[in-house]
Parts: sequence; structure tokens; C-alpha cells
Amino acid sequence: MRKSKQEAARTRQRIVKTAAAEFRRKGISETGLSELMAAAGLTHGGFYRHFDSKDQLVAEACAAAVDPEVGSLLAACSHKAKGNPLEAIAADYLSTKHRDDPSGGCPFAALGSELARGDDHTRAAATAGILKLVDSLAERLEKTKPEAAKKRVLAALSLMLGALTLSRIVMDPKLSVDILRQAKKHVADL
Amino acid sequence: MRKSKQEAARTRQRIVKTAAAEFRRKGISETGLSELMAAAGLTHGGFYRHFDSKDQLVAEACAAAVDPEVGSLLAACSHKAKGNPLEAIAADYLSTKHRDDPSGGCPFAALGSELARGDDHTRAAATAGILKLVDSLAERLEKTKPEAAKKRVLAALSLMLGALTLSRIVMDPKLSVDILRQAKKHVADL
DNA sequence: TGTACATCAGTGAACGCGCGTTCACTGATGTAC
DNA sequence: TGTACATCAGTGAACGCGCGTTCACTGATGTAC
Repeated sequence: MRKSKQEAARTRQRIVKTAAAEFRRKGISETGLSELMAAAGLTHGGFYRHFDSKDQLVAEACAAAVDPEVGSLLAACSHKAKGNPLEAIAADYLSTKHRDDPSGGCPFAALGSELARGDDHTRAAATAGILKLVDSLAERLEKTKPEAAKKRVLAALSLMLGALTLSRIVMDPKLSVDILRQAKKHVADL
Repeated sequence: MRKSKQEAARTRQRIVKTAAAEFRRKGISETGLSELMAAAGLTHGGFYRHFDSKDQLVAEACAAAVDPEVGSLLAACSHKAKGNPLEAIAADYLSTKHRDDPSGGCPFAALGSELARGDDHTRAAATAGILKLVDSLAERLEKTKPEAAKKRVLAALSLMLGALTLSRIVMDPKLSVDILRQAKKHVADL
């Protein structure tokens, strides 16, 4: 049953990617390894050929969720070059589509409170993503001095993260979209 | 061993209050009932004299965490009557003291992503708290029309919640306080 | 290049453990007369 | 008001279950000669 090195590496990647989605969808501690391996098309026994522990996978899956999210936020404000880059990002980030798809969306929103209690490796991956995001976005605010730009970006990210989280908690559909809408407006004014 | 009705009611309250703190400190699914009952000074067997299930306790503990938080936010802007009420709230909410004490602080920040996945009873308790908070805070913005006031409040709450969450995730201490500081500044400008 | 052997990705059963939940029991409280 | 009995808060042992982890095994892959 042995697989080639290449195939094994692909399997490993698939597990990490599946975990990144399942953790965001169901929560980290609510997602069991058996369930996760099944979702990746494997049996649970093989897990430890690839990882030392669930914690190791958590850290890698977190990194694997953060990196593309950072990428897609940066992409969102590169495409639509005209106008305020933060507004372009907010339009995507604060959409009902994003709100209703945690498993493919921002890991800081889907796992926020769990990340805050995460171990050092997991939090380090999250921190690295945030730092990269802040620096890269600040560069894109052309009319603003670097220092001031970083500050605006920090506030914009906080506002977007908080609004998306609140909009997912709230059961009242009208309130939920109001939260998204108001955050979008105020990101523009920051 | 039977206890008086009064004492039993007090015991029940103590369990809910303990749960409200432990859930915020360790997370809901990471907190076991045995551990929780022990923290309340009881053995685990007695739990089901007071609650039908863990889920029922979760909903009640959530409500028991939300209500005082709403109260303390409203109090924070009543005391310091002078100046912007939202600024007064942000000064408390975005302090390092609050950041470092999840178990006694805002349940939306401590449990944000878990609440978003919570059952209907839990989310209903959270929603009720948010609605009350928005209405009560909007009334306190005297120079603004009710409609516009609610919108400002929604944005302010989102910004504060997101900033506190981010400041707890991040491992870099300087970045953490920067996030809090920038959010405080921008709440004032909303 | 071909052959013999070691490696190891993946399977599926099993491990101990702690989870949420149930239960028989105790004895003080509440109730009926 | 006093007495007899039912109730039930809290204890501690036990339940089944799913968790993370380990292991013997299989057989294709990789390696050494």
C-alpha cells in the first residue's frame, strides 16, 4: 500500500487543506481526527504518518488558512486599483457571501476566540499573517504617510473582523446586514 | 442531604455564574461539566438536578455573561457624562486590563466564533443583548438623530469587538497595544 | 539493468481516557394530617 | 403543634461513546548491490 513520496506529499497537503476548511466550519475542538481524515478520503490510522499530534495539524491548518486569506485581501485591492483600497477590500469581506461561508473565509473571523486561546505555534502563524497584511496594505495607501497608513489599516481590519463576527452571531437578519453595511461605510471614512 | 429551596436556587445561580466565567476563560467545548461543577464547589452528579443538558447551561451562562456586560458598558458612559459616550466606553473596553481578563469581560469577544456556531437559544441570548446595547447606547448620543446614532453604535461595537479579539490573538505585545490604541482613536472619530 | 531487501503510506483494530449522562443512595426539607 | 411520609439536592459510582493515539499488518516504493 505504500505510496510514492510525491503522492504522500500531496496527501499531506490535502489533509492540511481539509483541516483548514473543517476547523473554520465546525470549530477546532469540535472537529475530530477520524471525521477529518474521512473528509480527506482517508482512514484515521494514517494520520500519524504525517503529523506528530492534532496540535501540530492545528498550527499548520491555521497557517494554511491565513496565507490565502491574506493573499485574497491583497488581491481584492489590487484589481480595483481606482478608489480607496480599503473600500475595495471591505466590499468583499463584508458581503453576505463571506458571512455565510466561514469554511472558505477569513480564519480570524471563523476562529477568532479559539485562536486567542491557541498554542504558541498557532498564534505565531496568525500573528505573521496579520503583520504581513498590515504592512502590505499600508503600502497601498498612497496618499498617506507609512506610519499613519498602518494605523488606519489596523483600525480597518479590527472594524471588518468585528462586524463579520457580530453579523454571524446575530439571529436577526436585518440587524446582521445592517452591521455589515455600517461597517462598510465607516471603513471608507477611516 | 436535601437542601432548602432557597439554597438550591442559590446553588443553581452559582453554577451558571461559574460557567459564564469558565466558558469565557477556556472555551465552551473545552470546559467539562465535572471540572465546572468542581469549580462551583460541587460534585458532577448533581448537575442534572438543575439543568436538562449542557446545552441548556450554555444558553443560560451566555445570557448571564451578556447581561452584566451590557450593563457595564452602559454604566461606563453614564458615569463620565461629559464628552463622547462611545469614547468613555472604548477607554474601558479597549484597555489591556480587559484584554488580559477574558473570564470577566465581554462574552462576544471571549466566545465570538463559538457563539456564531451556537444553538438558537444561545444565539438568541446574544442577539437580545446586542439589540439592547445598540438601542440604549444610541439614546445616549444626544447630538445625533436616532437613526444615525444606531448606525454609529453598530460601527463602534464592531470596531471594539474586532480590536479586542485581534489584540488577544496577536503574540507581538507592541502590535497588540497598537491595535487597542488605534481602535480607541477611531471610535472617537466615528 | 535486474534482483533482494528495507522502508513506509495507508488500513483497521485496539488502547486508555474523559466526556455527557444516568442511577441508587443519603438524609435534610417540605407537606399532609 | 407534633408526627409520619414524600420529596428531592447533592454524592459518587457507573454507563456508553467518541476522542486522540498506538500498533500489527499489507504491499507498493525506494535503495543497495
